[in-house]
Amino acid sequence: MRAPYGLTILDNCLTCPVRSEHLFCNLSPQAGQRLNEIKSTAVYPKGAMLFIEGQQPRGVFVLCTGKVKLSTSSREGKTIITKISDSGDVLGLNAVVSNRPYEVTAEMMEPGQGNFIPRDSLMHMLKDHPEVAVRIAQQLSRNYFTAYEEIRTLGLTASPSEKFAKLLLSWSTKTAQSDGSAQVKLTLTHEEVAEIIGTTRETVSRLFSEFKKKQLMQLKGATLVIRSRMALEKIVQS
Amino acid sequence: MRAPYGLTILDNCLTCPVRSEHLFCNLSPQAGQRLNEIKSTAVYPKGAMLFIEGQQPRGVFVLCTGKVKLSTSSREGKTIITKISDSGDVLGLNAVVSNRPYEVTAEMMEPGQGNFIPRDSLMHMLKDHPEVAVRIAQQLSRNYFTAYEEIRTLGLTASPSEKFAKLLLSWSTKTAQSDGSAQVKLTLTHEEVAEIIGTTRETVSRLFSEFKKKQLMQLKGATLVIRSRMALEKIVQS
DNA sequence: GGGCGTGTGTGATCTGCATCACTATGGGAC
DNA sequence: GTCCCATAGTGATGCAGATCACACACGCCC
Repeated sequence: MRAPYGLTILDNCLTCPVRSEHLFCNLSPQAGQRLNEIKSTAVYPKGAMLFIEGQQPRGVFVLCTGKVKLSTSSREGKTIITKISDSGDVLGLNAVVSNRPYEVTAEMMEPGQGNFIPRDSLMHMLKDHPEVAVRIAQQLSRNYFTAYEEIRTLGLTASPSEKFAKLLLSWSTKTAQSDGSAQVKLTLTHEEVAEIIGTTRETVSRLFSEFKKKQLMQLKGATLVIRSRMALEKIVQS
Repeated sequence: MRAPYGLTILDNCLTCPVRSEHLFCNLSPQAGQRLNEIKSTAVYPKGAMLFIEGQQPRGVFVLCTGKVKLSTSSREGKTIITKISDSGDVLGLNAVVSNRPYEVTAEMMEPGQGNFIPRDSLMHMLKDHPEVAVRIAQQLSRNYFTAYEEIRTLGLTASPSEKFAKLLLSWSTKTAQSDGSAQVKLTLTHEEVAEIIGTTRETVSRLFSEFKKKQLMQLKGATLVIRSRMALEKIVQS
């Protein structure tokens, strides 16, 4: 099999290494088999748009490898990034289930592989396999919680520095050490960070300086080193 | 049957006048019957809390009559109102399906009746009746869209006046006349409006004056009269 | 009637952040 | 190497809206 962009291709969902607690994992053998039949796999370059806000839903994308930026924009061109998805995430599920236009734009931030499941096939499968319907309901309610977190952050968190601290904390949960330190590979530009926390590029730049001066973090090349998550938590306190 | 708070009691979901396109309506006869068996009805006074943010989910509430304020607060006491629900709405569904704590507080704004469905009963029913699982998934994805609207408003809409105009538009959709005018009964305090659009009481007060001066609306007692929805839409433009 | 509590109107001030306008840096193409 | 473009740092300015501080209006209870 061709492997464009230097990627290794995963061609069978039943043996996929990303399999774990995700939406379509650990289904009954029949459902798993059915899923494997209706999905088609593809590799996308950096910058590829899986779908665009406002389009009619064609189907869902299960991300196997790579990172995807989910964003929404106003008519005047202001953009907010609502989520950075990575492997295992299911994209476009809400639009597909409710048959409303995609509510966000999904753009590959690096080359990666995705499985596409057409809307019709999914909805049919859903009728034949009640277990999948329950799974999807659970996935949707998880999505809803994430959205609510976002609402709380946008509506209740006052200052950019609080939101920035919150972001650093969320980045560092996976790599956190027992002493509260953490290291994260920084792959976003200041502009993108600004679109996540809802501020301007300049303010993010100043936040980086400020947090470095306050010893909350330091930068070693592209690696963000966080001294103490506790200190960040004190800034957040919401 | 006793009718506290001067309310008429609805005691049978199968003959309920609110029945329409809502979540638990137009189910198969068996599912409808089952639903009617597991639900219990209750009447709540103004100010009653159906559930509180952070509590473990006990079950869902189907609102028959009355209005419910859904809100979330930060530790420092800042509150935002995320939705005002009325009859037919299903409350607490997300928490129940994902078995996570309620993400909002639900408070009766006026006396009203609600049906309660315990979590266990609902989850069992969901396994026996796949149609209900699909319905719930669709309801959840609708909720998700509403949440996303909120995110867009909070994240992309800059000024309080835009958000206020947006709010007036949403209030007046149901009563809108063909000439673009509308009348709405105003039941919220300035403080509550402030908690919806994420600003302060004083700013809301000034917005009322400003919009009245600009002939965008006027106040006749507790009735809000909107001259032209078009004019409001020009303010929003996002 | 007086007193109290909740809601409202509106001025005066203060400040955090957007905005504008630069310069600086750094990596890739050639 | 040089050029260029995307990204990043930082000062100066302005302003919208939060905050503070009142005064007033209304309903309700005794």
